[in-house]
Formats: sequence, C-alpha cells, structure tokens
Amino acid sequence: MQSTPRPPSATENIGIREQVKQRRPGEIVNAAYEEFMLKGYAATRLEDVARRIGVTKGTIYIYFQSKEEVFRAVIGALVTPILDRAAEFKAQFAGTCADLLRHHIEGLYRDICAEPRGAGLLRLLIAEGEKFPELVDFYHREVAERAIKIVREILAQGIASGEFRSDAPVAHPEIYIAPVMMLALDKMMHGEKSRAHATAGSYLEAHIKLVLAALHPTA
Amino acid sequence: MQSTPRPPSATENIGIREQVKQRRPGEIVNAAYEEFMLKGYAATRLEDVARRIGVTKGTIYIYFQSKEEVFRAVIGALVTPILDRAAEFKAQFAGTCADLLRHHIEGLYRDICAEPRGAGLLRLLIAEGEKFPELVDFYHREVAERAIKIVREILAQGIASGEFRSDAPVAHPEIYIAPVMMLALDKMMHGEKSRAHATAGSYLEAHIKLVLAALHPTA
Amino acid sequence: MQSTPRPPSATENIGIREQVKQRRPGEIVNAAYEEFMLKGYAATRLEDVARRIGVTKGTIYIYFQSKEEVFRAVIGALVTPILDRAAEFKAQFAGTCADLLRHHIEGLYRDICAEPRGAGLLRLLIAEGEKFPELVDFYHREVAERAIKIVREILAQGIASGEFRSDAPVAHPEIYIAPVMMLALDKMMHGEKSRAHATAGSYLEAHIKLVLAALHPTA
Amino acid sequence: MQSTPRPPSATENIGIREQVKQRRPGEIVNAAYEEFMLKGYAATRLEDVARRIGVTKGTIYIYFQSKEEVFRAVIGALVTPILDRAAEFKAQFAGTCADLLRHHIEGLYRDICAEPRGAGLLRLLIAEGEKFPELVDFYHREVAERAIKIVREILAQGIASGEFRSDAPVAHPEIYIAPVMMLALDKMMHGEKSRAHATAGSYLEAHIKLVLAALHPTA
DNA sequence: AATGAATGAGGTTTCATTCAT
DNA sequence: AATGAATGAAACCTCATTCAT
Repeated sequence: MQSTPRPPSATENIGIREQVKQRRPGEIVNAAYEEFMLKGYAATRLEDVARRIGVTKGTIYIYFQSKEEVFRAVIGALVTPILDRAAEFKAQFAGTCADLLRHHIEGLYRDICAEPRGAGLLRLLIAEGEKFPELVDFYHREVAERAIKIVREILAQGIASGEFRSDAPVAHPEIYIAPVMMLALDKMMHGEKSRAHATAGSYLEAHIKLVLAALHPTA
Repeated sequence: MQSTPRPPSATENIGIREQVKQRRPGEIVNAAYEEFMLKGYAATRLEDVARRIGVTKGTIYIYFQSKEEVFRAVIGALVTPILDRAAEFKAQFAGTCADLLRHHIEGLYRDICAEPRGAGLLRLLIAEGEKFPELVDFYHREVAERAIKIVREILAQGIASGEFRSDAPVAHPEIYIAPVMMLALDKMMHGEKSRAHATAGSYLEAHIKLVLAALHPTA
Repeated sequence: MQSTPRPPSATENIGIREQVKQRRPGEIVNAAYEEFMLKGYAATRLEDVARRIGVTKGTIYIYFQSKEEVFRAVIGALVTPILDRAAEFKAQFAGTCADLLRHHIEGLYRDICAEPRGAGLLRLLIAEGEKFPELVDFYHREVAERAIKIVREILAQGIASGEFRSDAPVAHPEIYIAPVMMLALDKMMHGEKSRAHATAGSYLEAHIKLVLAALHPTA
Repeated sequence: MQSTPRPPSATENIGIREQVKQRRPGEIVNAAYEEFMLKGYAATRLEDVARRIGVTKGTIYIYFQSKEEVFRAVIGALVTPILDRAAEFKAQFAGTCADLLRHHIEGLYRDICAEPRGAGLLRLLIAEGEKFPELVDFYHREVAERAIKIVREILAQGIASGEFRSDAPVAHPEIYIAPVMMLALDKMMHGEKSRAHATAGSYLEAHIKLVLAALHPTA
C-alpha cells in the first residue's frame, strides 16, 4: 500500500500506518465472519479471509495468534452489540407489562432476525459449539438466560398486577419468545432466501397477538 | 453363489458374510452420525468413523463412494423415520381440533426433542447446509413445510367450526409450534446438557396451554 | 457357473472345471494386455482385469503370484508367437537376396504392424521397461538382435554375389528395416487411429522399393 | 513491494526471493522429467520430485495446480526447443535438394537422438499418451507432421529438378527419416545403454548414404 | 476354484503456521 | 506492517493383497 521510502521527518505517514493498524483487526473479523458463515470453521481458509480485505495470510498472524483466535474474535464482535443493547433496556422499565413484553420481543427481533448477523451468531455457535464450548457457555449465560429472565420478570409483574391471567404458564418463559427463535432458525437454514426477510412485520404482529391473547385474563 | 458341498447342518452359516454386509452400512452411518455431530463435517475423519465400529477406513469405501455420500446417508437415515411417522398421521384425522393440535405438537416433540437424534438432524443441516443445499431443500419441502401445513389446516378447521376464536392469527402457523423448535435449538447448542431432557414434560404442557389459551374463543 | 451339488459319481464335471482351469490364465493375460495398454502398468487395477472376464480380483491370485507376474506373463504371451515364427524362417533360406529381404521385411510387418498386438508389445516395453529391465533385455537379445542379424546376413550374401552394390552401407543393418519400426511407433502413439492401418500395403511397397533402389548396383 | 529502508549498497539483494521464484518452475520441471522417465507418470511421487531439488511436496503446489499440470509442463518444456529450432529451419532453403535433405535429417538427429531428452519426449508420449491424448495430438500436429511435410517438399523439388530419380516413392515421405526414429526407439528402450550414443556418427552417415543412393537417378 | 470384504500402505492434495525479506 | 514461499501434518481416497467362506 505504501512503498516510497521517504526521509525520516514524515510524521503524518506514521499516522496513516497507525490508522491502518487500528482498522485491520475489525476488517479481518468482518471478512472472517463472512467466510465462517459460508464454509464453516474447518473449511474456511485464512487465505480467503485475507484476500477479502486485500492482504495476505501472513497479515492475519500479525493481529491474531491463530485461526481459533480469529473465530473467538468473530463471536465476540457479534455478541458485543447485543450485550450493549441489553444494557440499555434496563433503564426504561416503564409502561404496561404488555408494552414491556412487546418492547422486549421487538428488541429480540431486531437483534436476532432483522440484524443481518443476528442469526449468524447463533448458527456459528450451533455449528462449531462442540469445538468452542466456552463460547457457547458464555452466550448462554450472558445472552440467552438474560433474555429469558426478563420475560420471567415481566410475566411475574403482569400476573401480580392482574394485567395477565393468573393461570398463565410461567415455568418456561422461553415459550413466549419462541417464535423469534423459530424465525432465526429459518434464517440459519436458508440464509438470504429465508422467508424471514419478506414477512418480518406481519410475523412479529402474529407473534405478539398470540402471546397477548394467551395472557389476557378471561372474563 | 455358494457351491461347496457342506455338512447339512450348517444352513445359517451361509449368511455370516452376508449378515455382516447387511449390517455394515447401518453401522457406518451410525458411527458417522456421532462423529459429524462431535466435530462437524469437515473436521470428521473417516478413520475415526471406521474405528468406532472396529474396521479401517478402506472398509467405508466399500459401502460408500465418498465422505459426502456418507454424510448424505446420515441425513437420509435421520429423515426417514420422521417421514414414516408423518405418513401414519394422516389416517387418524379425528377428535376436536384442540386434540388434533395437541397430538400434532406431541408428535413434533417426539420427533425433534425426545428422539435423541431429532435435534441432531437439524444441527447438521444448519451447520453443513451451505455445502449440501439440496439436503436442506429436501428437509424444508418434505418435513418442515408439511408440519406447518398440518397446523394451518387444523387452525382453519377449528376457526370454521367455532372451536377456535375467529381472529386468531393464521398467516404464520409456525408460531404455534415455535416452542418445539426453541427446545430443539437448546438441544442443538447444549447437547446432552440441555435443559430439554429434564423438563420435557412440563415444557410441553406449558406450550400446549399457551397455544390453546390463545386460540380459545373469548366469551 | 456350476452350483448344483451332485452325487460324487459326476466325473465329467471335473472335466469342465479342468477346462476352465486350463483356460483361465490365458483369459487373464488377454484381459490384462488390454488394460495395461489402456492405462499403463501402475494405473491398471487388477479388479478391472478380472471384470473383463467375468471373475473377481481374488481369482487372478489363484493363477498368478502378483500383478508383476501378470505383466511378465503378458509380455511372454506377446513374444512367444514372434519367436515361433522366427524359428520357421530359418528353414526356407532360398531365392534371390532381394526376395529374402522382401520376405524378411514382410514378416516384420506382419509381426509388428499388422498383428494387432505387435506394436503393443513394443509400447509396453518402452513404457514399463524401467521397471522390468530383464524383459527389455530378453526382447532385445531374442527378438531385435536376431531380426537385425538376419538383415546383416542377407546383405553380406547379396554383396558377395554381386546382387547388391558393393558400397552399400552394412555397418547398421537396422536402417534397412527402420520404416517398419517407424510405422510401429506411429501405432504406439496413435493406437487404432494410426495411419498404419489404412496405408499398410502401399507403405510396405514404398519401403521395399526404397531399400532395393538403394541396394541396386549402379551400371 | 519492498518498503523497508535498507543500506544503499544492497541493491541486488532485493531479488533473492524473486530469483528463487523465477527458477523454481524450471527446477521442478527438470526434476519431474527425471522421475517421470524413471518411473512413469503413475508411479512417480511428487515427494521424490521435490526432494530432488531440496524442497518438500507442498512447494510444488505453489507453482503447479496438480501432478497432471506438472506432466504437461514437462512435455511443454521438451517440445518448445524443438519448435524453436524448426522455426529457424525455414529461413535457409538453399543448396541442392540432397543438401537440404541431409540438413533436415541431421537436424532430426540432433533433436531426437543427440539431445539427451529428445527420445525422452517420445517415450513419455508413448507411455502416457492414453492419459494425455491432447499432448499426443499436439506433438503429432506441430512436430511430427511438420517434419514429414518438409521431407515431402524436398522430394517434390528434387524430382521436379531431376536431381532425384523420377520414380522415387513419394507417398510415404516418413520412410526417408525412419532410421532416425529407429535409433530413437532404441534409446527409448535402453536409455543410457543404447548403442545410439556410441555409433551416432556412422549411423547417420549410413542413413544418408542409403537415402541418397535410393534417390539417385539411374543411368 | 471362486468370492469379495477387509486391510493398510501409499499417493495426491490442502492449509495453518512460520519466517526471511 | 506486510509479504508469500516454504513447510509438514493430515485428510481423502485407491488398490494390491489376503483369507474366511
């Protein structure tokens, strides 16, 4: 990229290099995500990852110790924004429980189905989980269980306040968000061709309608 | 086939070779399933598959053309029983729609969650689908869409007869069976450690309760 | 082929078996020749050889110790008829030297170019000679050198009798039969598509005309 | 390409890598030629080829796609110089037809018999032609047929001018160069031990004497 | 005599990783 | 910082050979 030998006084050149240096890990992780999704961990060649960003294999080893490290960084990059958004959620605990539930479900749709890489994270964890159990554990603990816990809390509050019917099943809060995962599963299997893209809006409405109908107290 | 004159008592002796030959493909497919689940397609070595059944790599190539063929056979072996069971279902279209729906959902639990390899099939398709798109298409067409179609038909009949509320969402029938898939997803990610094993019974009850509450006509 | 268990008195049955046993080695050698010609020694699979005569790999090992033995037998089967015909030749040393030469050359054409497997023998020796040097040596000694020796003798006699010009080159008698080998070389390279098939007759005439014109004493 | 500031004296140091890279394909092709000649295509192991030039098998795959490509490159390397020399020949169409013929035949000796790898090319084509028919076709079209065509033209001219006898056989010009091929055949079968080495000079003279005697107009 | 399932050595090919430039 | 030639461990796949039937 930068080849002309210049006198030692060139200070802003160093700045450019620094910038590249800053940008590289992110570029690598992005490119690696695409390849891992396309081929799976074992079948992905670091050379292809490198070519995507116009460098060569060797460059990746400047920023990462090994292929495994690259994979971990990819998962990390996918989990982080979800974690960030989850942190925001806590602040605004207001409105009816139905509103809260809807808001939570909409957030999950955004993270998992709307977000292009949302289902990708899940798919990578399912596909390569046996090789990276610590990543699966982390995801389960920090993402999945938290999302379920929020449902559990909303349910408890709604039942306590009489907004939800008292005999609503509470033992398995995940069933209230299951349609999100089902759509995610569809995206995992069919990628860009999934129906998830076309019907996202009406699907979400059906999901929420189902859940609220089930929770609505009977006369 | 067999012409050497033998002592008349040794009749079933003829088949020892034959018997082994009959058994081998099944043994290979079983062993391959375990390895593919553990390591994924690319990272699985046929030598390990062979060792599981006490033979050497060469033997696998007597029965299968290539590693890919073995994989396809594994998927085939997992799909076949599901297809068989689906064929049975059609006969017994009787009872209330609620019963039908419950019966259908229970069948799905059996196929996907209770059956040890039910989630395995899904996981393999998700993990290796990019390499075997025709298998994903087959599964989608012959298994997934059929299961959804049955839900759609039950819903239509139930609404028509007044057994289900008339404004129940029907555009996305898959949301009624989504909790099954959510449990499957859990098994996919956590394997034997999944909560799916421990709580299957109460989870199923919660699922059905949720669905029927949502479909019950309001006074 | 023969599977009905029969009472021990069946004597002519043994005869059939014996016949098969007699025929087998020849069948194997014929089939092996075809395969060796088509694929070369290393790339030939004994299984394909066996299939050509409707038996299986194992059968070949009843009659031959190893693949190498089969190859040696193939070469032997090709050399034998040539040796036999060479033996005949000696008897009939009569007529003019030109006649003798013509007769010798015609014999070579028959053995090497007309005979479907004549060029095949040469080709196998050239292709696999490095692995079977003793076969090459044998061929050189028993076939090639003898054919050249005959030319040398005819030349000497013709020059002595004044039938051939006295300054004809005699140091390298093989040049007088070279066109035969050139045609063989063409067959080796182009197999059935070689021009050798179509033009054999006129080629032979041209060859003999060339040689006799060169040997004819100048006025 | 090369950006690290270096002491000004090391200018040709830049190219060490480059030089090796330039040299490698040639080294591989040379080494492969030796192995292919010794063992044949199928029995040659690329590891042995690599060891000959002090690298490992992987290195070969940096420069060639596959073993077949290496073989094609070997043939290409052998044909190229022949083609180059043939191109030179055209310019100098002068002198008597006898001179021209002699010159052409001498050229063939040089290409096919004197040149250490001349007969090797032929032997590889004969041995492996069934697997690489396009190479045989190429050789036939670009080398063999051209050499024969030149003979045909010289004959025609010589006969027309009365330099050659009018009834000389012209239908099969290859018979005039056959002794070259016969010598080549000898080299193919006996390699370094062939008589071709020792007697090249007198053999050539005998060949030309034979041909010119046959073509000389009688009284 | 014939079979053909099984073996296992051996070959081609791939690719993560290293390191001199 | 970046390169990319080289390495070498592995994996797939083939097939000569064996041997129980």
